[in-house]
Amino acid sequence: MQKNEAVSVSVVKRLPRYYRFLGELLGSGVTRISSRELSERMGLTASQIRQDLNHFGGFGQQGYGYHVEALYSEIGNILGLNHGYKTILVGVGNLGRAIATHISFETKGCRLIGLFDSNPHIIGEMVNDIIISDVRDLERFCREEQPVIAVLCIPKQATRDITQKLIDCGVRAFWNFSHYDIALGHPNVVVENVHLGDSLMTLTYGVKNNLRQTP
Amino acid sequence: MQKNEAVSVSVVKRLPRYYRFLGELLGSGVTRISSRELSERMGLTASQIRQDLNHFGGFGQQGYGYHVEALYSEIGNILGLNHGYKTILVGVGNLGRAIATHISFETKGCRLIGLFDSNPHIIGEMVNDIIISDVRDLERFCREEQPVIAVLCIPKQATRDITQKLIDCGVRAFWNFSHYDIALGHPNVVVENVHLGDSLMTLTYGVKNNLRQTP
DNA sequence: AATTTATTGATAATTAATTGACAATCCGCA
DNA sequence: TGCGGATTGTCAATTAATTATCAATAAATT
Repeated sequence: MQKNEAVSVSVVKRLPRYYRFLGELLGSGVTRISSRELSERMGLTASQIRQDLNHFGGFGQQGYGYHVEALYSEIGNILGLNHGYKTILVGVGNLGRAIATHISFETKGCRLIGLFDSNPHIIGEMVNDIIISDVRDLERFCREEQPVIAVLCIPKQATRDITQKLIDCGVRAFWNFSHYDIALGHPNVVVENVHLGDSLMTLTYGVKNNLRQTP
Repeated sequence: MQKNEAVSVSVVKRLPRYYRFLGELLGSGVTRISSRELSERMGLTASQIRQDLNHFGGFGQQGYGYHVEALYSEIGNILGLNHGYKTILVGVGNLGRAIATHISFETKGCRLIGLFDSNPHIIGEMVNDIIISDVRDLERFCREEQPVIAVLCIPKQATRDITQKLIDCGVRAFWNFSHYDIALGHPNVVVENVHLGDSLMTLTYGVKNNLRQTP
């Protein structure tokens, strides 16, 4: 790491996308790439790519470009994808179930170790090799297993309470799909709010106004 | 609408969040609110809220603030939530099914009118009152029904082809959940890429570096 | 009705993000 | 081994986004 100023959110949000594109290049046998060529593929400027990467270190070489495999692995490390953070998911409804089965937690630095719901009809069921536990066991489980990340796929009304409970048990990060912004009041916690509804409304605005969105 | 300069993406992306908060206020019986109070609830500056809203019109009144119901409805109109754009969903796997059942399309300006998949085991099944059709009927359906928006919950490899097909049939907007960036090459199309994997990696980065993310 | 208070809308100032430019330097080749 | 072409890393310039300020004005109060 080169500079120790805080890296801006805008830069961090682009890292996964770099990682994804580099992964594809790697898969198709490309071993080196210049910032210019990558910029064309990704729809960015070459300058931005070089600027972004140099927040973390000088990974390229003049006259050559970037070694795809090395850069891919560097970005993976920067993102922390090798950590396997213990992760639980609360709320195994339609969406929770889909997240549990569809997302590759392992390749994103997470390890899914527990599923929780309040619905007695599904407690005990297996989803993706993990048994659905009663949400009443949530706190005991957390004190024993000390998960770091919680995925919340629960109704809006339940979110505040569950969040507070989990924080009290030591959970430090939330991937929140509920219609509620986890935010203020919980300063020492990492939150990524995924508001699918907001995303769809943005699309609707785009349709109405004939715009193109940026990724 | 006051100014006719293009409104920036940053502003548009905040509109759904305003809409959500105003909806909650409305639900809890609040009839008026000042930019300052709303800013405190939302974790923004009052200045930003006033600035954002004034891109679309002067909805407030000096010495009073904003009438919650009126502003809620204004933002709904700005977003186009009353249009009921015809929408189809392609790929009724775990995630597609969850989206189809979990998202309230109606309240986001969309009307879900078709589900498509290639898996013969699920074709014919009903999901949320809509029958799953064979993806081979996709083009005929689109020429007949002229959907405007397509939700894509399909594998990466299939995305490019399906997208092109749909564009050829007149689909103008994509809500894309596949691991692929619909973007370049399709300039006259509105795209909202939802990369859940990217979002989780961003969270992992936050955990590793003990950051707080912004919404 | 006049006065005070609150709060907007608009503009200016500031800060942040992106893009451009170029010297430094590394690769590839003769 | 030295030379030419390519491409980085860095810094400066530019553009975009956010925040602060304040006159204008409407509501509330006296």
